[in-house]
Amino acid sequence: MRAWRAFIETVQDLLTALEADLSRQGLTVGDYQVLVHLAEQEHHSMRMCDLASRLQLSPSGLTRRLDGLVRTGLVSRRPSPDDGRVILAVLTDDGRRELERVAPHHVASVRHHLIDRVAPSDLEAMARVFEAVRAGLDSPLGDGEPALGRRR
Amino acid sequence: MRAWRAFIETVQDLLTALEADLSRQGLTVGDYQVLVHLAEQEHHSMRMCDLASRLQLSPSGLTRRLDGLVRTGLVSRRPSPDDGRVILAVLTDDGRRELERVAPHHVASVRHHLIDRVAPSDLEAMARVFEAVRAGLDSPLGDGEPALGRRR
DNA sequence: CGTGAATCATTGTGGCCGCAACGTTCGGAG
DNA sequence: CTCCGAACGTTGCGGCCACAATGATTCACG
Repeated sequence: MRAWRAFIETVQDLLTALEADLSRQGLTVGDYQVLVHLAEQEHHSMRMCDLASRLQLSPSGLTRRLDGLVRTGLVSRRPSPDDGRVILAVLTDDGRRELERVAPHHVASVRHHLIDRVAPSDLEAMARVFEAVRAGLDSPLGDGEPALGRRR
Repeated sequence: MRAWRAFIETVQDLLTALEADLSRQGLTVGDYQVLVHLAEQEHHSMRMCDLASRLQLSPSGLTRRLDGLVRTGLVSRRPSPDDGRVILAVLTDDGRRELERVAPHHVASVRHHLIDRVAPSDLEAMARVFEAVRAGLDSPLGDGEPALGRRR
């Protein structure tokens, strides 16, 4: 119970703080994540649909996020030679440089707000917690309404 | 590092899952939180500004969120007798009943997705982590480069 | 008292995102 | 080869929210 309260009351503030630190560098967290995922790819490019599912974003959401990045020249669109339906999002040289410039600030921000504040053993526990949660996230709580109870 | 990856990749899915479970009961998480905070108050009412800061919501955001709850009759607005500037958000009887109906489902959802999946000792660690993070969230990482965010 | 600063709620505006609909392209069955 | 269904990206629409401006009310201080 204590864990839940602390979690739910803090998560939003934490993410907001990270967003604020990153926007001071001129990027939103969403844009940053696009750059990170593209940079991790072999040819610095990804199919839109793959990128959308990685970012847990709807197709339309990704289209508009890319609109912004294309406008600022950090990413470009390129039709796939293999499949006429597919558009590849490609990290430009400017985009790679921008990511290399901003990344250190972001990791410093994460360290500052989260990692430096907790004991290594607690971080270990945190990793276990969220790995376990992620592993179980596909079971949607049978809405068949057995409901209540579970007071144990 | 493992902790950070697991956290950032899972948090969004976890919140989405909770949202989905609750919306199956006909409420958004936002609306639910309003009901919870009002029910915890002495006279089932709160000043708008206090409620907004508790919910970490802008004044305008709260105004519109209450619009919806007032429309469905779960909350009502009442001018404060003590201070003509203030509007009190008051939980109606319907709102109290609705909260009592939905709350068990929500706590079951939290248990299902989070609490039941982790060891008690890890939950303890998680409480420590987020309490520490919250305590330190006011120091905004004062590295060089003042302001100058990106324009819109 | 009376006046200006502060507090409070609301509204207009714009950003970000999901859903549904659409046009295009690919792949497989007949 | 043809045709139908599936996959893909985009666009119209609406919801939710933050920021700035507005109008009303209260408070502090001369």
